[in-house]
Amino acid sequence: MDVTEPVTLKSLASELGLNVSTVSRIINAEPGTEAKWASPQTIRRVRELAGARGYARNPHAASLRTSRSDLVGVIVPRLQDYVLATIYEGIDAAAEACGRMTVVANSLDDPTRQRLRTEALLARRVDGLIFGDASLDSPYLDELAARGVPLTLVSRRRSGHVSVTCDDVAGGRLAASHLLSTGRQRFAVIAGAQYASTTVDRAGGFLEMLEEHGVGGSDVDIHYAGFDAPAGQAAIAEILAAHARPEAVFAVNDFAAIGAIGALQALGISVPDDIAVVGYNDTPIAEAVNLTTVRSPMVEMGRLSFEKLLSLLDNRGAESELLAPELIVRSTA
Amino acid sequence: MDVTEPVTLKSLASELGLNVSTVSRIINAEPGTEAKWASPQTIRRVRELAGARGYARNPHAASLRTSRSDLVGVIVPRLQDYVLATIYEGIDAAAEACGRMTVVANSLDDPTRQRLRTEALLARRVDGLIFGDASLDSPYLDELAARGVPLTLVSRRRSGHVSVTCDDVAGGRLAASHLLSTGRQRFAVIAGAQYASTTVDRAGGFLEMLEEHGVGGSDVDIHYAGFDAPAGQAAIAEILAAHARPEAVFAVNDFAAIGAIGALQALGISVPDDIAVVGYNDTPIAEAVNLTTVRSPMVEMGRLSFEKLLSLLDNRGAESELLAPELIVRSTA
DNA sequence: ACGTTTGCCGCATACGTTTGCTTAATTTCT
DNA sequence: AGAAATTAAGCAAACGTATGCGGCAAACGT
Repeated sequence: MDVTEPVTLKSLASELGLNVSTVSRIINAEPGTEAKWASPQTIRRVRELAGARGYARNPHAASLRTSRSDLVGVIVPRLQDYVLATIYEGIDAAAEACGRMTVVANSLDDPTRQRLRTEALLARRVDGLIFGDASLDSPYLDELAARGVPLTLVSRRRSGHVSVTCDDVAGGRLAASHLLSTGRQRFAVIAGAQYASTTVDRAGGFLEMLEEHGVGGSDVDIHYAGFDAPAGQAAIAEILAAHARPEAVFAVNDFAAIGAIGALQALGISVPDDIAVVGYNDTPIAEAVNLTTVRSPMVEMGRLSFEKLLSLLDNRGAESELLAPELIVRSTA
Repeated sequence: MDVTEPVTLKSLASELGLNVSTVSRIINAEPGTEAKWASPQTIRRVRELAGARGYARNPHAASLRTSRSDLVGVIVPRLQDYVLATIYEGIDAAAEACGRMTVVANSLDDPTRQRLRTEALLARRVDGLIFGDASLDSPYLDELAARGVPLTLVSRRRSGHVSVTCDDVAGGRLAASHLLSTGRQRFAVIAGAQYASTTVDRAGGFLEMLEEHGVGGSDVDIHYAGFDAPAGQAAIAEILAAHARPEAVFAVNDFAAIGAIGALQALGISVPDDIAVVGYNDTPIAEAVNLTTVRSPMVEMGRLSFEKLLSLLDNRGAESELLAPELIVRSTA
C-alpha cells in the first residue's frame, strides 16, 4: 500500500545531519537529563522531526540490543473466570502506566499446559512472569525460581514465592461469623480445587471460626468441586443427598454460589429462609442476584502483583502481601 | 544467578564447526525441505545439539531481520465480559496452534482508549489486529485499514471490513418467534449500546419478526442500557415504570437478562409466569439459572476471526462470515 | 574428456538500537 | 595566558537472525 520507507533513528539522523547515537540519546533520555547530551536547540530539532515523522522506536531492535523486552507474561487458570479477568485488568493497568506490556495465557490449571505456556512466554523473552494459577502441589514454580526467572504470584500463594493475595483465612472467618450470628448451626462448604490456596485458606478460615464456636464434626459437610456455576449446582445435589440438610452453605466462589442458589430454587428450597448462602469475591453478578458475599480486592491484587514484580526486576526485592477482605451482607444470608 | 552464556545460532555453529547460516537454515526449514540445505547427518547433529543445549530462537533478532513479529493484537471492550473472554480464548487457541502469540487490550468501548491501545500495539509491531469492539460510529477502523494495517473484526461487524459474527438478526428472530409461540403479545427489549452491531442486529431481528406477526407500536418498549447485570436491573426499573407492563423481555445479553431476573424476583414478579425473559449468548451462568437464551458460537467466532486475519496476512484475501445462532429453551421463557 | 548439474555449505550484509569511548571546540579556572 | 574542565557531539561495535550469492567438490551427461 504505502511504500513509505520506515522512519528510523538513522533516517531522522541523516535528515538532521546528526549521528544516530545523538538522536538516540535525546529520544531516550529520562526527562530532565536531556541537557547532558545535546544543546537545547538540537534537542528541539530532534523532537520536532521525530514528532512530525511519527517516529516509533522499533522494540525488536531495542530488545535485541538491551536484552529486555519490557514485556511481562501472565499465566491465569482461565480468563473466562471473572475474577482472574479482573485481576488481569489490574495487572495490565499497572503495566500500561509504566510503559510495559503484558501477555496473558490460560493454563486451565493443567500443569502440563502451565509449563507449556510459560516456556512459550519465556521463549518470547518476557522479562518476568505473574502467576495466578499457583498450585500447592506442583513444584514447577520453584524450579523456575531456581532458574532465576523473576516471578510473583497473585490470588493464590505458595510458600517461598512473593505473592499478593486476599487474606482468605480472614475471609472464611468473616463468612462463618456472619452465619453464626444469624443462628445457623449446620453448615456445608462448597470448596474449589484442593491445590489452590484460595480453597484451602477460605475453607480453613471458615472451619476454624466454627470450631472456635464449638461447631464441627458431623455438623459441617465439605465438598471439593470447581470454581464455576455448574460445580455449585452439582455440589448442592451431593450435599442434599447427605444425611443432615445444612442450614447454610459457604461457597468459596460467587459463581459456585450462584449455581448453588439456582439448584436450590429449582428444588423449591428457599434462600435464605431454608438455607442461607454466602459467596466469595463480590463479582457484579453477586450484586445482581443479591448474594451475600466476601469482597476481595481483585484489581488491587493485580496492580500490586505487578509492582512487586517490577521491584524484583529492579533488584529492589519484594515482600508478600495480604489484602483485607470485606463482608458484604445482602439478602441470601 | 546462572551466568551460563546464552545459546545462540552462533554458539551452536561454532561448537559444531559449521557456519551460522547453515544452522539457521536447518532449524528454520519447513519440515520436508531440510534436505535441500544439508546432509542428513549434519541435520541430525544440528538438531541434537540444539535440543541438548535447549536452543530457543531469539524472537527479537528474528523480528528485526524479517520485520514480522508473529504477534497479533486483539482489542476487546473488556475481558471481564465473559463473552469477549471466550472469544479471545478462541483467538488465542488458533494463534497457539500456528505458533503465533496474541496480545490483548481492553478499550472499554472508549474511542480514545481504543486508539491509544491500538497504537501501542502497532508500536510493538504486531503483524495484524483483531477488533472485538468495532463501533458503527467511529471511523477509526477505516482509517487504520487505509493505512494498510491488516485487521479483522469479531463479534461486531462494520461494513467495509472482514468480520466474523453471529447472525444476530437471525438470533433476534429466534427469540421473538419463541416468545410469540408461547402467546406473549407485549414486549420489552433490553438492548446494549447503540453503536454496537450486536445491539442493532439482535434488537432489529427481534422487532422485524414481531412486525411480521403484526406486533409493534406501543406493544414493544425498547431500552438501551449496557451489557452487564446492573444494566439489566436498571432497565427493569424503567420498563416497569412505563404504562403497560410487558409479558416478555428480550435482553440482548445473558448478564443483562440475569440482572433483569434478579430485579423482577426482588419485586415479587414471577419469571416466567408474569414475565418471560430471554437472554443471548448462552453463557454458563445462563445454564446455572435456567435462562432461556440464544446460543452464539463464541469460541468458533474467535477462531475464525484469527484464521481470516492469517489469510489476509498471507495475501490470500478473506470474506466476512455469519455464524448461525441456536435457541436454547430453558425455564425462563 | 570436458562442460554441466547437483549437493553441501560458507561469506557477508542488513535489520534498528544502545552505549562505551573519542574528539573537537568552547568555556572556566588559576 | 595556559591548563583544565565542560559541552556537544561523532565513531564504532555489538545484539542474534535471515538470506542472496558464491564456491567447491563430486556426480552426471554426452
